[in-house]
Amino acid sequence: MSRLAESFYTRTNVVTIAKELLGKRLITNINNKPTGGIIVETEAYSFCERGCHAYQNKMTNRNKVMFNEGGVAYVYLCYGIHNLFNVVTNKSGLADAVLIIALEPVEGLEWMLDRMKVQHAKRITSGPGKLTKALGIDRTCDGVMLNSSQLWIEEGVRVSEKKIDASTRIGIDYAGEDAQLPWRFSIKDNEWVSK
DNA sequence: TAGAGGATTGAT
DNA sequence: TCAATCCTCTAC
Repeated sequence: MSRLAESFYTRTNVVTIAKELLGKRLITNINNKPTGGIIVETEAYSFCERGCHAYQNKMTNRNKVMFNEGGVAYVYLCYGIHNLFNVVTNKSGLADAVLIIALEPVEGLEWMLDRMKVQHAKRITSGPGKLTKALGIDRTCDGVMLNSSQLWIEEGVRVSEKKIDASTRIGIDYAGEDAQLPWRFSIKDNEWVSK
């Protein structure tokens, strides 16, 4: 399976990239535990709207990797508990990113079950905080290239435009009218999509 | 340097 | 509906 080229990430339209990431495979090999799955749900964030950490090009210690050239991971801690995994896109200095919200587990199911301390694979990767835990992603992955040996994205299944659901993003009420943008994308009728 | 709050989750 | 939990950012 071939990994995505850097040119996939450096395009300027983050919404297009968020949709095209559906069906791709996110794989990690952390602590010699290869795990991964098919991306079934994403959200787009752009520096030109208020839902984004880098709104108005505001660079902080936390979000500085978003200003890198597309193709690196942006991982940060949310609510003091959850690591959230983003794919940085666009050119250097243009801070766009795609938040990965849900996966369909494919690789290394036993490792994911072990990390989640559960017996069954039911909904173990259906949420941004859960999938990072299942894949072993934490803030040490912040800024890691998406073609590195511990973390990468490769070609998966093809998802036609007709099978993509678009909806508004959640949890960003503070973003005002930008919270109404239909920038949350998921594969229609996929059981692994978050609720 | 103190204080408020957050791109979530799971239990009640 | 709410607590867990701690890093990040802002204001002083």
